[in-house]
Amino acid sequence: MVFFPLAPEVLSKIDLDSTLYSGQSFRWRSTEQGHCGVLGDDVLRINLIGGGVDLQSAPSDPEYVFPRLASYLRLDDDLTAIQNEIDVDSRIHWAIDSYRGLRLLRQDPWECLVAFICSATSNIPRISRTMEAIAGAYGSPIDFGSERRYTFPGPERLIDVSERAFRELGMGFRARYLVSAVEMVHQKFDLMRMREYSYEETYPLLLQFPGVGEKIADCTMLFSLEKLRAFPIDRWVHRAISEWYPEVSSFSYRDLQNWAFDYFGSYAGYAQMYLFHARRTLGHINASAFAK
DNA sequence: TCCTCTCCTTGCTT
DNA sequence: AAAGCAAGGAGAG
Repeated sequence: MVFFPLAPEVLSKIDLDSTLYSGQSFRWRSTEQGHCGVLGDDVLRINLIGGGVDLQSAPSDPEYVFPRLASYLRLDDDLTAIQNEIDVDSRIHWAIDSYRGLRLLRQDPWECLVAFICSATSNIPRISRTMEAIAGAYGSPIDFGSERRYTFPGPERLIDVSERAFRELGMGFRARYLVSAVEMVHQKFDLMRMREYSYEETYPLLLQFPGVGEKIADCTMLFSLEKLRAFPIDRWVHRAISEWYPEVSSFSYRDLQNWAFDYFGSYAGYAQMYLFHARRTLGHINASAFAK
């Protein structure tokens, strides 16, 4: 265990409970010893304490892992500035103010794409279970104290896996989508390179994947490909919009995307996170309650 | 081009 | 306990 100090203004903007378990990432587990997850080839256990973070990791040392964790948590984002930029009305203000430490994550694009292919008409506990099943079946084991976790398998490890085998892991109708995604990424799609592409360039590439429509493309871009203007609209965000922004509630998906970019700006994706989390955890609040 | 409807799996919740 | 619901997408009409 190694302690890494963090500046108070950074620390006050990190809420691991809302960040790690809010439906952007699916392989963190909350234990009595801390938050346990897998980053690349390493298992991590992290605890936020006064003044910084305690980090355990294996097989790599915490000194090597910490910069990766910092990148994963997007500590390079100036969250205060971003929150100020998207804080354009009393409704989003209330959502932001409820979760000042809720952050976007910078995830691995492949794992993120697979997770959101799994997410179609599913729910967070089940997505977690499926992702863990894929890792358990095809990843590499890493022993960490008394527990064993698994790396998430890259496409090269899944290239010979059948649709039937994926179905047996509980993927349902999404199994054939994963078979296609494995082939496409293995053969020609360089997901990591899409980090350098623009939002407009990346969108049509992701839409070529069977089982990936606008929403899942937006999730992949926002959570792993550095497209912070991406504004995924799922049932919860749609609910939040229809209740809190009735003036645009009848817009199509594409029109809502454009509206969100115009309205919230280039960090619209952060606004989406706050709206999603607020609507999901705090429930319906009538727009009149925002009168300030 | 764009909307609407149905189907696709499964497990957790009420 | 049967029905509803869950970070949707594809295809038909």
